[in-house]
Amino acid sequence: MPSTPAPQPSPPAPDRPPGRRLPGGPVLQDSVTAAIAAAFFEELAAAGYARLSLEAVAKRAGAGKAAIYRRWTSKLEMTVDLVSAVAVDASGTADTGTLRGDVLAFLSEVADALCRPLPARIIPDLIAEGGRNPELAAALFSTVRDTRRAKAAELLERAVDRGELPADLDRGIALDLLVGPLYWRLAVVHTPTAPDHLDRLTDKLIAAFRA
Amino acid sequence: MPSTPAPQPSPPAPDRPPGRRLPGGPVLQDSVTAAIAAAFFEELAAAGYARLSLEAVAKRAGAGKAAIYRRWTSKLEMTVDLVSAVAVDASGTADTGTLRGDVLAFLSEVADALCRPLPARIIPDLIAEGGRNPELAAALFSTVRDTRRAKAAELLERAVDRGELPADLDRGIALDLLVGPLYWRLAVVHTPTAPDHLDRLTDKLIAAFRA
DNA sequence: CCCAGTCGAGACGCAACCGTTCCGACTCGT
DNA sequence: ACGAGTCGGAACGGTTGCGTCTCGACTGGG
Repeated sequence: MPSTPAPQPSPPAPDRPPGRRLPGGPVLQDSVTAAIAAAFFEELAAAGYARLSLEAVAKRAGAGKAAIYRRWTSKLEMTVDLVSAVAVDASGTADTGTLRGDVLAFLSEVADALCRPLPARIIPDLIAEGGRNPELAAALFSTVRDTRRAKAAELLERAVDRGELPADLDRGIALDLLVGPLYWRLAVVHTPTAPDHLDRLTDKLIAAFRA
Repeated sequence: MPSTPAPQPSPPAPDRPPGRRLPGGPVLQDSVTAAIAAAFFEELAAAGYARLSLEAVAKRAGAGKAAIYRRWTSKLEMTVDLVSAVAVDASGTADTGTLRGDVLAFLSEVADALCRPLPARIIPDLIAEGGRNPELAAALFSTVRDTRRAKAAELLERAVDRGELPADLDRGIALDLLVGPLYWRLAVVHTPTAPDHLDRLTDKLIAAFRA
């Protein structure tokens, strides 16, 4: 009596790499898990965490809901697991040898992320969600924020060691200056941005650091 | 047959100021509308726009859903109306006569807003929601963002006129520098903040403006 | 070669909201 | 004094998502 008279022969995950799967651990080996992860991020960008429906994730992934519940116990655990996985491997703060080069590289990395459509929607959404979901905030802070903030702090410390910045540099304010203005422009007010914007911003930031 | 055997005598809006009510226009005169508006912001802070339920707003306001639908046609219209109303009257950029005084006053105003619990949750949420709701974004941009950005631009222009900043100041970057670092710290990474933070930040910002 | 485990798919009961509509109580302007 | 309009409250049918459970199909390791 179901409405689908001809349930097609169930296209069987064509090639399955030998990836193991862990309940709760970061997993993205087999094709089903990869499809679920991709669908998760697309749905997260489209609907936001608050409205994210695992039903929609499963449908978009071409998977059953059971395939999701077999891997994660809740939306929160799934989010922390998947977001942390992609956030940690996307941390490549190059050491260019000069403060200006490091700052420019750092800003380019941030700008690149915030210009891609999925992160541009997901990041502000998770930040907002963290304000009302302490468990999510704590998990993402320790896996994402602290990691990236430490990377940026290293950048500053290298400049201090080189003598490019004063030893009594206010690290806290400098970190805010590094990310804040660019995040504000790209993710909050969405102002159009000139090609040499990062260059000009870099000059201003270095002047602020040295003040 | 209703479950409430004694529908209490319906406490009748004790004093009703002669406020008019407009469908779609900014309204907050009579006590029912004020109660709905207050409940709306509390629910918005607690649940976020995406999960905001008008049923919950009505219940929290001690009102019927019909009282809401009689005033606004949709959640979006209600949000734009109420948020714009409180956002425009909260724009008091004082003219202190010096760049440093103006910047400090501006930062204090931002910090004050972002430290109160309701705006601290609502603002990031609406920003994230704007990323996936173009209609909401367009409305809030024109009523809130542009207004406040113009106020900040006046602050900078006064400093240029006074000769405190160069005439070729990059206004766009300066506006990002004004708000970005403080927003980043207070609303995104939630770093603890020293009492003299705004003073120190002001010095850095002015140095950046002049670079 | 077979059996345990996963696969996609979907039905299940349950809960929350939606937007509308009706109700009886009350208030205000005239 | 009366009618128009709003009040809080609750019901309506409809939709969506939850988390669980059951199918038959498929597959890989022993």
